Amino acid sequence: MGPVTGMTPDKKAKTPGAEKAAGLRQSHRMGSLPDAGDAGRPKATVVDSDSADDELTNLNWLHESTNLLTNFSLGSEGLPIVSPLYDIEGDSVPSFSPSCYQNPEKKSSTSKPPYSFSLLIYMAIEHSPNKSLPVKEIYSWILERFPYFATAPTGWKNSVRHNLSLNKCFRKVERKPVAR
DNA sequence: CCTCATGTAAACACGG
DNA sequence: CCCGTGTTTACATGAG
Repeated sequence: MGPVTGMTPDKKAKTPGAEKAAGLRQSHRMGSLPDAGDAGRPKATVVDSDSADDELTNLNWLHESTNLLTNFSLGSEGLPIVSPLYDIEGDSVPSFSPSCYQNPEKKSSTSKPPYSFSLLIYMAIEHSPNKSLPVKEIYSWILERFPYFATAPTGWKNSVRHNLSLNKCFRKVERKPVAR
């Protein structure tokens, strides 16, 4: 459906070892955005980089995204970072370590990724060539690297869409990112 | 105790 | 009429 572009998701340093983004703030209550209106009526999401930069606060970590994505297979996609490592955990069993003191990356089979939906979506979008992709692609991208979603929860897609709409970091664009 | 971020479930509007 | 998408509420939690 609509390609989406991400700008700056949220995320604040949370669990040690994971999450490394900051920014995104909602200020107080959202009222009405100026909204350019422009074209974009059908269904497409996009982020237009500049413009709309209401909250520069978020843009901070964006620049460091390089590190973030480094952990992923950015250069060549299709590379499952899902290392076939061991993964103990029945399902929701924190087991050792109160949190995840281990490597957040790697290890993901049946357990929930240490990333929030916002990050997941952001990563998917960032990994795309044009920084924008349709919702379906986002689903696939996530599914590819996190088999966890292949089963288990029902409604994770709903959450993805919810985040897409909730965060102002993601913009809907008309099919075709124009020139980026 | 309150606020904020996140996760989910669900109600809807809409277009195909 | 059903489905996918997008928006929006409401509620539950956990961290701070």
